[in-house]
Order: sequence, then structure tokens, then C-alpha cells
Amino acid sequence: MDSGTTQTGRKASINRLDIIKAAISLVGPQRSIASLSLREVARQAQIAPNSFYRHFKDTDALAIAVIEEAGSSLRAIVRQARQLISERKSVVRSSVESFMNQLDEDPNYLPILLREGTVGSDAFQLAVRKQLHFFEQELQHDLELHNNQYQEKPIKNPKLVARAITRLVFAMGADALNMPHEERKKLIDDVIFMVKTILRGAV
Amino acid sequence: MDSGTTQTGRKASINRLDIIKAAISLVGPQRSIASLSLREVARQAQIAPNSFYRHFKDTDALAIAVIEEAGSSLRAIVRQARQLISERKSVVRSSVESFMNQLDEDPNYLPILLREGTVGSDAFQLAVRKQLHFFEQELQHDLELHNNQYQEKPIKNPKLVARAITRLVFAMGADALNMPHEERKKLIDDVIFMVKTILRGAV
DNA sequence: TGTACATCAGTGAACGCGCGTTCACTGATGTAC
DNA sequence: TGTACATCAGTGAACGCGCGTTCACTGATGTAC
Repeated sequence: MDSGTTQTGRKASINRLDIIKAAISLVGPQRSIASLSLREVARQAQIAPNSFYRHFKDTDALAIAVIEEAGSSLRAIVRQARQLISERKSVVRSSVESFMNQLDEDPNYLPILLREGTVGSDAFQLAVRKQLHFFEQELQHDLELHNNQYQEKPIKNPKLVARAITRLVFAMGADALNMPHEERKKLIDDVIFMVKTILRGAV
Repeated sequence: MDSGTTQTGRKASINRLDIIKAAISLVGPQRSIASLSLREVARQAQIAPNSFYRHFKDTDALAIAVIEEAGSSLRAIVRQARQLISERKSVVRSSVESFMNQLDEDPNYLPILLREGTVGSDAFQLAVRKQLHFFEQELQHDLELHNNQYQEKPIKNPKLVARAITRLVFAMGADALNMPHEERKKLIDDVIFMVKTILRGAV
């Protein structure tokens, strides 16, 4: 737990991150973190159930760690999506397309953030809100950069616009995960239309 | 189950709706339907655990019934919200304000619809999607009526606009449920801004 | 280098608990005559 | 109206199961000398 303490004794054969990864691998479109049992996670991580306590105080502590891992991994995906902006496509299209495609790489992160904010303990929900807030801030920052570059058509209230777009894209993204790929193309177009509509209405 | 069959025997002291209501009363911002146990619902409904089977095939059947009840009740709330449009306020403000206030009357309906679509079985998720679709259709219909009245400024793609607004208002509404009332006023203003931004961008 | 020791990650067995589900039963109600 | 009967909503007891958590233990590793 406390990585600041020096320690001797048997070398750890497994660490916190291994257990977090095991938990994430069990979560899916139909399974929430809250529904995972300690024994189930231990089985997946190939440790005895009671070994869990060597790494986490209780199951809540694991859940919060999972949320934080999902949040930071997903933000890395979004950042990468923004950098893949091609010159032949609009910023919005490039971003939405690569976001949706990257979701498949690890399809459990998004459901975790979307869902766990509405299930589970207060500490839980707080952890999720914190992660969502990071997304909104990063997008807000981008919109403000845009305003500095194109001062003649500034986006009003970039904070709320960032929030609306984040919420909307996430909600639609969760739908995408349950869809066959041919339907998803249509969904991507729909999301692009929605985001552009918001941006158009905000200038 | 099948209300078409004639029946004699002991008069039912409790019916399907009683059990559905008991389940809804147990759900909250932190509890999903999926996490309810049969025994817990039976306790709340004041029946023996095995009496449950007189009314539902299994717990999945109950969950779907709960989703449908939540959906239709919530649509009634939204319809009422639309009719409360005062002449001194905008359509959007009137609708959003009364929607948010009505949520308190039965604060469990919205979390049910928002959450259960991402937890639980396929049949489960299908039931939720069906209910969300009803909302989108009703709003789409309103937008099309608007287009007929103000033909000079029609809303483009009312279907997608309805979907975006529905998703966004629901996501923000879920946040509102966990908030003290003074913060909620601010949130209502935020949602109004978001909806108006979408509408402005869609003409 | 060799030895005794402290540390601590990991474990097997056991606990009590709430769960979903099944069984055979009870008894209130409505019906047939 | 009175009586015998069929129906079926509701029940108490019991089942086997997976759960979270605790306990005393093992043994690999690093440290002191």
C-alpha cells in the first residue's frame, strides 16, 4: 500500500497493478465493478482470496484504483485521438473516429467510467466524477486555444460546451460498444453531427 | 402472470405492481436493480421469498417490468413538464425546470433508466433502450411540430437533435439527483444553456 | 564467504451469512349443486 | 341457504453455494555480523 516504506521479506510475485488489470479484464458491457467479488478477482489474478488483503485494504479501495486506472488510460486514448488529426478530415471527424476506434483496444475503460458513477459508494462516485472532470478540462483547454487562434469567431462558454460534448460523446460511445461494426459507422456520423451542432450553436 | 386466464382460489393480497413498487423503492442513486436480491424485494413487499414466484418467472422478469414502469412513469413526468410551459419563460426553461423538479417526486426512475442499460443481461439492456427510444420519439415529434409552425427557421435533422438533447438532459439529470438544491439551480441554468446551444446550432 | 535471523507475501482451512430455489403444505375464496 | 369441493396465493423449512474475512502457518528473500 504505502510505497514509501522500505521492506524486506519475500519478493512480491504480483503487485497492485496486476490485480487492477485482473479486475478490469472481468468488467465488461454487462458487468460493473461493484458486481465483482473479491474471490472472482483473486481467481483471475491467480492468487488466493486472502492474498488480496496484502495489496488493498478492502474491495472499495480496489474499485477506486480501477476507476483511476480506467480514467487515466482513457484520457491517454483521447489525447492520442486528437493528435491523429489528418489534414483531409475535420478536427471533429478525426477526433470522434479515432476515439471510437481506440475504444475497441480496451473496451472496458469507457463502461467503467460511465457506469460506476451511478452505482456504488460515495467514495466511488467521487472518484468517477474526478475523472470525468479531467476530460472536460482538457477539452475546455482545447476550445480556449481555438478561441485564441480564431478570435473573430470565439466559442462562448467553453466550459459548458466542453461538458456537454464530453457527456454526449461518452453516452453515445457506450452505445457503440454493443454494436456491430457496420452500425457503428452510422453512429459515428451521428455523433459527429451532434458535436458540430453544439459547436455551431456555441459561436 | 397471464391476466387473461380466469381464476378462483385465494384472493391475491399483493399483485405484480406492488412488487414492482417495492423494487423501485429499494433502488436509489447508489443501488441498481441488478444488485437487488429476490429476498430483499420480498422483504420490502412483505411476502415470503418463495411467494415471489407466484408473480414473476424469475428476477430478470421483475427487472424488465421495473424498467418499463420507470420508463412510462418518467415519460408522464416529461409530458407534464412540457405542458407547464408558462408565457413568461422560454419553452426550454419551462421544460428543463419542471423536469428537474419532478424528478424529486420519484427520484428513482431516472437512475433506473440511465444505469440499467449498462448493467445486466441483454434482455435488460434492450428494455432500457426501448424506453429511451420512446423519449426521443416524443421530443422528435415536438420538434417537427415546431418546424411546421415556423417554416422559415426549421430545425435540421430533428431525429438526431432529439437524441442528443435526450441523452444530455438525462446525463445531467442524474448528476442533479446527488446535489443539494442550491447547486441544482446552477445546474439547471447550465442544462438550459446546453439545450439552447444545440437548438441554435441545428437551425 | 557463512550463518542466524527478521521480514512479510502468499496460503489452506474454517467461520458464519445471505442468497436463489424447491418441496410439501395450509387455508381463504369462489363454484357447483 | 347449506354443503362439498376445486383452485391457487401464500408459507416454513430445507438444500447447496459463493461470498468476505480471520487465523495460524510457510517459506523465500534480504540483512547483520
